[in-house]
Amino acid sequence: MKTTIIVDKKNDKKNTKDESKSNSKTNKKTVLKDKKNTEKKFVADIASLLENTPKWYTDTVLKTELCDYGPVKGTMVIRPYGFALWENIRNSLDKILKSRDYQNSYFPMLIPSSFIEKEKEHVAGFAPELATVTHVGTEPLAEKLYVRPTSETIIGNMIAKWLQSYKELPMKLNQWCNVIRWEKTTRPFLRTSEFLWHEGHAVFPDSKSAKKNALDDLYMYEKFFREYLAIPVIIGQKSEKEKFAGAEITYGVEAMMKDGKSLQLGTSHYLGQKFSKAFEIKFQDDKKTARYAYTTSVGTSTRMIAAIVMTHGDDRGLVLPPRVAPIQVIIVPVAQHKPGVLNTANNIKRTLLNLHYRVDIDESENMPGWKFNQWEMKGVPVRIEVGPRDIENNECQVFRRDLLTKETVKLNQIEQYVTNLLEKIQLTMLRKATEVRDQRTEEVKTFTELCKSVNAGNFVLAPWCNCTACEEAIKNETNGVSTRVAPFEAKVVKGDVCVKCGKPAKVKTIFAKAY
RNA sequence: CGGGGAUUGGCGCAGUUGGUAGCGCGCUUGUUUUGGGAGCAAGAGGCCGUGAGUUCGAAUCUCGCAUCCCCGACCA
Repeated sequence: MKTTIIVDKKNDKKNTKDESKSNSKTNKKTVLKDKKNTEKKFVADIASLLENTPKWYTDTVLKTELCDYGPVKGTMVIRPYGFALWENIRNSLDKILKSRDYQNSYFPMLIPSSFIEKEKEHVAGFAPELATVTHVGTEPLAEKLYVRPTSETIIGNMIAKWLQSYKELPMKLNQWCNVIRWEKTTRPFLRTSEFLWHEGHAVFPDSKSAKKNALDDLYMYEKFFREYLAIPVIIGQKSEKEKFAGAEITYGVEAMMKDGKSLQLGTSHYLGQKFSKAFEIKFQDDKKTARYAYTTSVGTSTRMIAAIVMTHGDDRGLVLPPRVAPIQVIIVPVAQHKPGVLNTANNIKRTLLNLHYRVDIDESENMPGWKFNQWEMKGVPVRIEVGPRDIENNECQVFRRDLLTKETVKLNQIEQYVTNLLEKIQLTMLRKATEVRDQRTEEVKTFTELCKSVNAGNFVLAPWCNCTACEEAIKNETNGVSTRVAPFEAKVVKGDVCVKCGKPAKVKTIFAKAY
């Protein structure tokens, strides 16, 4: 696309000097020819990642059939390939949540408006983006209903009804569901009006154990993103301005996308007694005293898919981490009508299926080269090519998506080779992403340095006075740079002053532009 | 919500001063092919985003609306 525009410009210039109709017609023909040639260079037929990241992103998620637009503004259809990816992510995280004693359950999507309005900060934060049900048929409802933007209120309401004794604590519930937040700017997976997520809600008898749970959930995310999605994240505390509406403390998980922008991948909140007081979540302690409980909540969404796309992707399209890839190994038969080719391909498939890998054979009538490009665009970690020449030598060609390299492997060694390779790819992807993040994270002392570094596409760690005024001033003067998280390990030392106001610094925080 | 751009077979696009639509890719059938996007031959496929208006006549002109993209504002 990009090159087409350039070609057009060239021809426009020519045309202004020589405007005869016949010339413009011949030029149009050459434009078409040029277009065909240049588009072949963009193997996956998508925009260049570095030149135009936003266009690259939407091209990629649409062309790889992860999703499509829904008919209503801001909505998205998750297509089978995208949903298979989501299911793998969800199933892995679900096991981890269960190992942390979260029990799955399901609460209604419709929430009485009075519930949301019970917690002042909560309603103030969410009101502008609530979808509201006011009628059934033509009859107005006595009380309008909100489509859940999150479920603290309705779960709080129900737990208040169930909870009696301290012996029932901690109580930890999780649900996988959809929520609606009517955002003004939307992009597939990154921010959609409706999205899928999990939300964990936990209740504790005291502040200390609730705070510990909020932190443990945060570390759980850090480990999950690192080990399963190969995404190195930065964890820490959110500022007052950025914290969840109704939370005492919000911890966040931030990941660096390929263009240097930050993506909030999940949050864990210590809610203190705000919701327990709003919803009368009380229990009787061992001294027969009724006490308000302390609660936490934690959530992450289909945005994880956006993070995978923009952390690992390249100009050929997706690069999916083996642990969650819908297809881990794609087998491409070459000259598949020749005797023995499909047999060998099927033998390889069976061997790998026995090891419980997700493996498929592309038996379509397309040319091998077309299949190579297709599966590279779709981000399949490993491709095995097998043709008559290989069969003669009892071998096959194994291609790895992350490094774009190909090796010859003996057929009888394929199990071991693929097992090792999938593990290697997972680790290499994490290592590469970590290197990028570390290279592009810079510590600065002054506002000038901060601006320069952020504009170069970096995460910037800077000392800050922790006041909202400075935070907003920085945002206004820098075209949208915001605080992301204050990493726990970044300690303020004596003499550190706020990058904005010069007063003594209270925290060191990551500043970046965010999605 | 403000500014700009877009919407024409599945996809990408062309369509001149208004006269009822074309191209490339893809698709179907046949055939030869198959180691980095195959060739030939014959076909199918369009309420020109949507609703009004102007006109003898609208893909084309005017206005509204919807959706998408970019930049802001807003935003766990």
